[in-house]
Amino acid sequence: MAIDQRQADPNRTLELLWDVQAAPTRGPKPALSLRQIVDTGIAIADAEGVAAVSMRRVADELGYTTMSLYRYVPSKTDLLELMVEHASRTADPPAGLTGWREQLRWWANEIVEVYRRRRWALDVPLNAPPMGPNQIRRMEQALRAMDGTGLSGGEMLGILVVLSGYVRGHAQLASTLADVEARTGTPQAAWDQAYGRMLTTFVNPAEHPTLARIVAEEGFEGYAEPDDEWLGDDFAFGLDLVLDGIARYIERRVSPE
Amino acid sequence: MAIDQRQADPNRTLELLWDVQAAPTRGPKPALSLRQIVDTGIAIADAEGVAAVSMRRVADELGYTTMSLYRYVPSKTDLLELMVEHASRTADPPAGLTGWREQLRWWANEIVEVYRRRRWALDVPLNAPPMGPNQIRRMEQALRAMDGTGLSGGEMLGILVVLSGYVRGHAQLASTLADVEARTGTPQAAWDQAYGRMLTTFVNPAEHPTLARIVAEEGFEGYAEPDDEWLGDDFAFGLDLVLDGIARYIERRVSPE
DNA sequence: GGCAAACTGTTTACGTCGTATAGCAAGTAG
DNA sequence: CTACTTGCTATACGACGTAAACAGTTTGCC
Repeated sequence: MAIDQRQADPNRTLELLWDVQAAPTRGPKPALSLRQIVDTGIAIADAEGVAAVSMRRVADELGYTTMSLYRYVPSKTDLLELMVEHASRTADPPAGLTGWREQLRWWANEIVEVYRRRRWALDVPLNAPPMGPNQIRRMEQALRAMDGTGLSGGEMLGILVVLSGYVRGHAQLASTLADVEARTGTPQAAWDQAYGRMLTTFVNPAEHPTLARIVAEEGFEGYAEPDDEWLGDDFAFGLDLVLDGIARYIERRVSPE
Repeated sequence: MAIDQRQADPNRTLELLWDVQAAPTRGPKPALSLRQIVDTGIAIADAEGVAAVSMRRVADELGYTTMSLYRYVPSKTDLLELMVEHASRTADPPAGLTGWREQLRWWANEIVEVYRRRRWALDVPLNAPPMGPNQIRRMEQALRAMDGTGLSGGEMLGILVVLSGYVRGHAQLASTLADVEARTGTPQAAWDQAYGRMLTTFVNPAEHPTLARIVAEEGFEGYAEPDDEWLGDDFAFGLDLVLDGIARYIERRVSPE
């Protein structure tokens, strides 16, 4: 589970995330900065995926040697965490969104979009509670969307947890399907065919009566949705379900019978 | 992104997942089996986390040398995938569940429970579409729960995607928080304190008006929920929201106005 | 102004990892 | 019986994260 077996220092993590380290008063002037290192890591991940990000690689790209990075970041794990934090900033909500529902829809769509652009972030294990500036910013955006619904702070935080879970879970599934070629080195069509073969060979009416019926009725031959590789329709559908559920909760909460 | 840079073979993956390899007709009798290798990997992961699973380690545990494993499994990536597949079998639904809602609730809870017991599975990247027997079994369970609601196959599959996303996303957040000590080597109390420090130091009414108000009103000093480390209350709350949304969809679908 | 302390970057090294490949032995098809 | 297939071992390689020592740079303090 833990990738880094040494002890992380939560205070150091906070300093790094919020960029509040005291500047040194002695010694040579640093030629690098933490931000440069993180940005370089992000650039490599954007171009080649997170597996291409090694300390050597980042150092090479910056024109320094590997161990110099450790002057700025305690470990690779910390670097990955900082990369995810910096790479996942959400935009400001557009003006004109009316009501909690539109705002939360925008918020969820924005985050899924961030993940779609930076899907490598989904492969970085989450090791510690989300407490970086962009993560807190996101929290605030969602909470602000619900401000005025009459819900308590605890209830709003609960809804935030639900939406966050749904958004991230969906993004992961979407990435798995959309990026299968990059992940496995095999064409997506081959996976689609294999899925179809699985359906015809292994799905049977005895063990899978409902699925077998659906497959037969709807003529599924694979899983791919060529015009919707990031499962946007599924996401929108699911988001509406969740928002409907929230609507119902709010109704019941502010107008109990 | 891709961990294994060679080409995966979807047909081979299917064979391995469904255990339908032709038995060899020549050569020495194998002393090992794929199932033994997978089970050993699972045992190591259960005891020490997935990072402890290396080909060497698995081979050592079995009393063989590392390279012999490659007679049975093409790569470590395949081994991890097989481990996740075998480790995440859901139970049979209990008798007496009435209605789609109770069945889907049970289903969702069962999967979260599987993740709670085998939380290392959340750290294994998903590289290919879910098509193993236990994954298909889960699909069938959810679809069967909705059979008879009047929804189309496509709609039911859509709901399956939503629930899957939510369940997995939530499990990941829960694991992040519950396992912070194991993941970082630092006591959870230290992270809780750091979170509290973050709230007091960096959350401010100018940039985070809603969050700052909530924190002030409700006296949050950290994030931990000591009696609910796996966020079961949040999960149940969110699941109800989603189920409410599904209920509404079903109503509208089978009784449109 | 000089010295000590703190800091930056480099070099070297280590242990661990996944996996390629060659070699030998076991067992079967023809 | 021979050739082929298959199972396992041994050896090796490249890659990785990171520890620790070293040399040079810069500042605080006396």
